Amino acid sequence: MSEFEQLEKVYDPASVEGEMYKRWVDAECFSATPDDRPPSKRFTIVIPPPNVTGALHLGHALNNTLQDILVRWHRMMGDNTLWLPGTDHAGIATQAVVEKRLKTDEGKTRHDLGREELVKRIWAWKDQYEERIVSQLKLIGCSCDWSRKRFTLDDGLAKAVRYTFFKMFKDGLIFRGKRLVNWDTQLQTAVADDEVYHEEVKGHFWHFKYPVIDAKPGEPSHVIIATTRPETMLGDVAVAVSPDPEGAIDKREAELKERLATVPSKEKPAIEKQLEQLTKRREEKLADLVTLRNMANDGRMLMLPLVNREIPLITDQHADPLLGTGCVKITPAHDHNDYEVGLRNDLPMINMMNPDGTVNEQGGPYEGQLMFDARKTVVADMEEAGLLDHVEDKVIDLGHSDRSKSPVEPYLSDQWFLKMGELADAALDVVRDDVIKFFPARYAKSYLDWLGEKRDWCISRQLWWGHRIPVWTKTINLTADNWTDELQKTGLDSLIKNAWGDNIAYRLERVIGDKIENPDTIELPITKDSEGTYRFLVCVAGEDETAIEKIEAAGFVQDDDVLDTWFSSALWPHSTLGWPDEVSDDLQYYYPTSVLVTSRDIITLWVVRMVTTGLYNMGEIPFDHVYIHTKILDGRGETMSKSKGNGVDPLDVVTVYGADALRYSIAEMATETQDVRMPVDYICPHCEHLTPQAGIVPKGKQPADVHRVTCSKCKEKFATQWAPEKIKSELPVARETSEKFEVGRNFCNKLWNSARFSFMNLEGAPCEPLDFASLPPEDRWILAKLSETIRGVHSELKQYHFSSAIKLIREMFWESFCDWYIELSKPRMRDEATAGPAKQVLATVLDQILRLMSPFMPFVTERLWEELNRLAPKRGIPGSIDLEVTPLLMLSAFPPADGWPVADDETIMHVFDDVQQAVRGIRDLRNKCTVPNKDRVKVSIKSTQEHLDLLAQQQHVVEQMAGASSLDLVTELDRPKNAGTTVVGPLQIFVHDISDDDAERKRLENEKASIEKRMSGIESKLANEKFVNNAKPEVVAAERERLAEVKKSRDAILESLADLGG
RNA sequence: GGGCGGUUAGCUCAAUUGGCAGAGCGCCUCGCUUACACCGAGGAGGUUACAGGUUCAAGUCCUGUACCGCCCA
Repeated sequence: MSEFEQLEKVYDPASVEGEMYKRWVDAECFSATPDDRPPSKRFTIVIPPPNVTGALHLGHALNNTLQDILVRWHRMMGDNTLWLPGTDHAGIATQAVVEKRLKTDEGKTRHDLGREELVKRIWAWKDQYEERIVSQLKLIGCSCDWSRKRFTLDDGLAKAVRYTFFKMFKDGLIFRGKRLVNWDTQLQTAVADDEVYHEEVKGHFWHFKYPVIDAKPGEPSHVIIATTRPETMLGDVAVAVSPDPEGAIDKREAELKERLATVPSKEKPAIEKQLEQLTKRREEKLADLVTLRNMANDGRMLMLPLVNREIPLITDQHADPLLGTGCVKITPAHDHNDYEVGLRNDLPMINMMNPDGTVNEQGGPYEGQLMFDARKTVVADMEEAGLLDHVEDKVIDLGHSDRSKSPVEPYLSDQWFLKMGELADAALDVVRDDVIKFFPARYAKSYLDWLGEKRDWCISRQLWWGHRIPVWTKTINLTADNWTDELQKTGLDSLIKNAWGDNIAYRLERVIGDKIENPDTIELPITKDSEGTYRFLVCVAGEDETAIEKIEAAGFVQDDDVLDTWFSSALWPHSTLGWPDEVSDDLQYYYPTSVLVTSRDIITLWVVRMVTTGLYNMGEIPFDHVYIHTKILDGRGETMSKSKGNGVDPLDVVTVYGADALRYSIAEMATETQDVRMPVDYICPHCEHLTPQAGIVPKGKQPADVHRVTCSKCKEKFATQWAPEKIKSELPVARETSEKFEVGRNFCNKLWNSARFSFMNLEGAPCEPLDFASLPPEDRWILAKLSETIRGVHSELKQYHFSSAIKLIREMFWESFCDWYIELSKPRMRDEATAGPAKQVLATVLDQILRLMSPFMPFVTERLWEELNRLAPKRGIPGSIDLEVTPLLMLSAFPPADGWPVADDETIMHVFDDVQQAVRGIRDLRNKCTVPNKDRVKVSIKSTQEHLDLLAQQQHVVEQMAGASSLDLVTELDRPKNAGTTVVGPLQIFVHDISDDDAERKRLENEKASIEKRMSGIESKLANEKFVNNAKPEVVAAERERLAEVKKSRDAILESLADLGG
C-alpha cells in the first residue's frame, strides 16, 4: 500500500476532469489528419452546429455526448476519426434575442441603431455565446478537433453559400415570387412554418351580410359570411359557395350511417344525433345552398361593403355546405386556404396590409390603422350599416411567432424561392434505395413524406443578420427601339455578353402590374410585342469586388434580404471541410461523413436540405447514417427550451454530479423509441433544498419568463439561470438539476472504489501465460462474462443502441465483477499461493472494463488508467489475451469486436449461474430467519450425484458468498433439526439451526402453494391438445422440461413438509 | 384534418421473431463484513390506458376509443 493510497475514498470529478482534458488536448488526441487509412477505417462526424442564441441545455448535452461516445469508440478502434465542431448563426433567433436585449436594456429598436451597428452587436453576442458553448462542450468531455471549428457566417462558409446560390441561380433553380408567408409584424419579417406555434385564444365569429347586386326574384338580397378576422374583409375578392351541396350532404350522411353500423352501442347516440342534425340541415338549408350555387354559376356579383367593391359569387370546394351559411369570404392575400382558392379561380390578390401591420391604401378609410384596431372599426361600421347579422364566441387556433410571441399575419410578399422538384428527386432516391440509412428506420418515412411534396423552399428572410442575398436588381423600361441603347447605358450589354467573367449570371423579369412574368420565357431582343418594364437580376458568385463595383455603379441595388439560416447549414457537411476550394484533402478524405446525430424535429428542416445540397454540390451524399436520438422533456412532458425557462444547464449537472455522471445518465436515457421525461429541481442556493420546477414554470407554450423563485422550504428568494443579469446580480442563482443524474454519480463512484480496491491488491501483478483450465471457476466465469459483454457492446453500438450498450456494461461491471468476482478474490489475494493469477486476472478484467467504459465516461476511466498503468504496467494473458498498454486510455485499443473467444465458456456460465442461485437461496433463508450477517451457518445440500459433482468444484464459492461455515453435499439426508429449507432447481438446501418447526412449516406451505399454482398453469397448458399440436415443438418441449423441474421442486417441498411431521 | 410515436411497478424506462412481464430509482426488513452507506444482503410492488378481434398462446399482430408528444396541413 503505497502510491494508490492517494485515491480519495469518494470520487471527486472536479479534481480530475480539467486535468484529464488538458492532458488530451496537449497530446493532440482530438486532432485528425488525412493519412493512408482506407475509407473503411475512417470515421467522420460534423457536429450539428448549436446556434449562438444562448448557452447549451441538456438536449445539446445529449446530442453531443452521444456523438462523443461514437467518436471515442471509433478512435479506439483505430479509425482515422474526425469530429468537426462549430456553431450556427441562427438568423432570426439570434437577431431576435439581441433586439430584445436592446429593447429592455436601452429601450431602442434596430432601426435606431441601423443595419451596420446592429450586426456589430450581434457579432459581439455571437462571440460571447460561442465561447460559452465551446467551453460547455469541453466540460462534458467532447473530443472535437477544435482547430477546425467553423461558424456558418465565417469566410469559408460564406464563400460556399455564394457559390451554391450562384450555381442554383444560374441553373434556374432560384426565383423570386409573391407568396403568402407567415408575417411577424413586430420583427417585420417572414417567419418559417416551424417558427410559428399555435395557441388557442378566445375570439369571436362575426356574421356579416354582403348585398347581392341585381338579385333576381326568389334570390336572397344578401349572403351571410362568417369570419374571425373581420378586418380582412377589406381584402376580399369573392365569396364562395359549394359547387355540389346535395352531394356533400349525401356523402356525409353515408359516412355517418356506415359508422353507426360498426361502432359499439354506447357511441351510437352521438352519431344518431349528428345524423339528425344533418337531416335537419338538409331540410332547412339545402334549397338555399342550391339557389346560391345557381346564382354563382349565373355570375351573380356582390357588393363588398365599406370599400364598395364588386366581387363575384363563385363556387369552390373550399366552401363547406355543412358549416354556417355555407358561404365563405375569400381573401387570397391574407389567408392560406383562400390563397389556394384564389389560385384555383384566378382571382386577384389584394394585399391590404403594410409590413408593419397597419392597413394600407387598399383599406380605404381604414388606412393607417393597426390590423387589430381596424377590426373594431370595421365591426362597428358594419353594425351601423345594418350589415352585422350576429356575433358568436369562438375559440380560435391562432398562429404566433416563436420569436416575438406576437400573432402572425398571413401576408403576400416578395420572396426568394428554391425549386425543389429535381433536387428533391435525387434526395428521395438515396433514402429509398438505402444509400442513406436512418436509425431508427421509421424516421425515413418523415423524410420521404416531407420531401415527396417537393414544396419550393422560401429562402429569403427580411433580416439583417445572415448571408445577404448576392443578387443586384435594377428596373428599366425597354422598347424595341431603345433597348440596345438602354442596355449599353447601364453596362448591361457587356454583362450579357458575359464579358464580366464566369462569376456573373443574370436574368430578366418582365413586370406587368404587380405581377411578374415567368422569367424563363423572357429573351432578348426586345420586340414590339415585348416592350415594357423589366427587372434585371444580376447574381454575383464569390467575392468579385470589381464586378460588384461595376454593377452598383450602373445603378443596381443589392437585395436587402438575407438567406434562411438553413441555407448555410444545408452546406455544413461539405462547406466545413473546405468546399468549394478545389484543392482540399480534407474534403476528399473525410467526405461523405459517417453519421449525422440529431433530433427528429430537425429532419425536415435540416437533414433533408443537407442531402439535397450535398448531392447538388458534391454529387455525393453527405453521410451514410442518420441517427435520430430521443428528446429530453421536462417532468411534465414538455420540450425543454431556453425561452420557456424549463431547461437545465449541463454545467449545473457537471458541477453537482460530474461530467461522467452526466454522460452515463445520458447514455442510459438514449433508448430507441421513447422520449425521456426528466423531473427538474432548483437547488436552493440558501439551504440546498430541492424545489421542483414543475410547480414553478407555468404550463403551456407561451409561459411568462420565470426569473425569481421562492424556495419551498426556507422561503428565501433566488434567481433562475435564465433570468436577466440584473436580477441575477441581486439574487443568488439556483442551480438546476435532476435526481436522475445520481445514478451516474453513483456508478462513477462504484467504479472508482472497485478500482481502488483493485489497486490495493495489484502491486506486483504478474503477466504470464495461464492455462485456462487450471484457473478457478470464478476466473473462467468473469473472463467469459467479459468476452460476452464486449461482443454485446459492439453489436449494440453499431446499431446506435446506447442504452443497451451501457446497460450491458453496468450489469457485467456491477453485478458480476463487483458483487461476485471482487468478493471472491478477497481471500485469494491474502494467500500467497493463489494471489499471482488472481492479481493477473483482476488487472486484465479491470483493464478491459476501463477500455469499455472510456467512450462513455472518459474522465474517471482515464484517471484510473493512469493508476493501473503505474501498478500493473503489463497486463493481459500472453498468448491468449494480448493487451497493448498505452499511456493514455483514450488512445488505446478498444476491446475487440469478437470479444475474447479464448475465454468463451458456455459451461462455466451455466454452472456458475446455478451456484449463484444456490447462494441466493441460502441468503434468502438467512434473511427470512434473521440470521446476523456475521454468523456462519452450517449448510447441507441434497441432490443427485451428478449435480453435486458440479457443485463440488465451486464449494468455496457457496461457502464464502453464503457465509457458510461448512457445506455438506449429500445424496441422502434426514432433515436436520431446526433447519431452514428451500429448493433451488434440483437442489434441496438445508441451513442448520436457524428456524423452528412451526415457522418452517408455514414457510414451506407458502412455497408449496405458489409452486403448485405455477405447476397447474403449465399442466393445463400441456393438457391443451391445441397447444401441443400447434405450438412449435421446441416450445412444447421447453414447457415439459419446466414442468418436470417444477414438479421436482414441489416434491422436495412435500418431502420437507413430511419430514417436519406434517 | 393527415402522418409518426407513446400510454407497462409509486417514478423514469426496458422487453429480439407472438412463447415464464424486467431494470434503475423510491419503498420495506436487515447490515457501518478492512473498495464503496454515492454501499451490501433480502423483500414487497403489475388486470401492460380502454373496448373488441386474430391465435394453442398477445405488452407484442389487427380494428376502434381516450389521453399525451411531435411533424405536416
